[in-house]
Amino acid sequence: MRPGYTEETTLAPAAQCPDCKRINEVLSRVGDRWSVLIVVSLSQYGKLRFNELKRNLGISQRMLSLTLRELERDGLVSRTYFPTIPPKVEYALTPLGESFKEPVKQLALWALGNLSEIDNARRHYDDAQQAASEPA
Amino acid sequence: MRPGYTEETTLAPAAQCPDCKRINEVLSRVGDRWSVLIVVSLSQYGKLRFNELKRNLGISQRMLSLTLRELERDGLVSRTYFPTIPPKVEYALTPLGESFKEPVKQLALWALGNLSEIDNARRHYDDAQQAASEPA
DNA sequence: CGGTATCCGCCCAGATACTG
DNA sequence: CAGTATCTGGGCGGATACCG
Repeated sequence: MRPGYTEETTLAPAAQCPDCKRINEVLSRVGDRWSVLIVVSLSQYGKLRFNELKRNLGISQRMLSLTLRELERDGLVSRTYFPTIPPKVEYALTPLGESFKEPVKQLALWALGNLSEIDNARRHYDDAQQAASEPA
Repeated sequence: MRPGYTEETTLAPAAQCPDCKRINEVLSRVGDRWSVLIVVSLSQYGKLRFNELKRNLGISQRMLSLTLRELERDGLVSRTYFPTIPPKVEYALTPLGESFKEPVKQLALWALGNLSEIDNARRHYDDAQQAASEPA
């Protein structure tokens, strides 16, 4: 569970079905913007150095550092440090990270295959809203 | 970085690979905490009323309203209003929403199947950190 | 019941500066 | 190169109050 998660205030924990809770748990962890992009990048390139990731993703140093640490902590990404001068660090997917590629790929394929339909639905919705607010 | 690329302080859009950008786009939209839980709930129960969703998910009225509107706008969820007294509104998945169930299910299965491994990795990582900071 | 409007705290994430 | 530390504000999301 990431820091931002609201650990119940006055509301019920998260969901009646325990599965929903756990699904949400893992999605909160690995489903955020940068985690997915990092996994996708690493799955494409195999190994990447810190600044290679930074350049590829257009991510700030801070978020890259934080997200990589979290991914390493969760066992999805491995970190290999070479004490050369200058230093060199390589990030790669662990077997667990590799196993995550497939579900992500499914999601990505769905996304790519349905984005246009989503865009259409959105235009349609916006037009309807527009028409409703401009009855003149 | 391409030669002509201006070293602007604001970051590059999101990613060098256009696919990453779109993947991120759709994940930003439907990958958030509440959207996924709503889709999962609707896929389990078929149709749900506003307050049924609210109770099931432990979501605030505001976020439920906002998220449902966004899902409806994106064509994933249908909204049916019954002008009875008291009013009644039913939410359900559209065909597009139904098609989203499968990728989500894959992700959920991966999550459920690997959560314990993630927890193990995390404990291992935390222990190592603890040992490193307590050399006494 | 099914929302909308408003206020507000708190976290996320970018910018910047500094270190090994 | 590969980070860490600190500041800051913008936005997400909960609480509350109020309408149809």
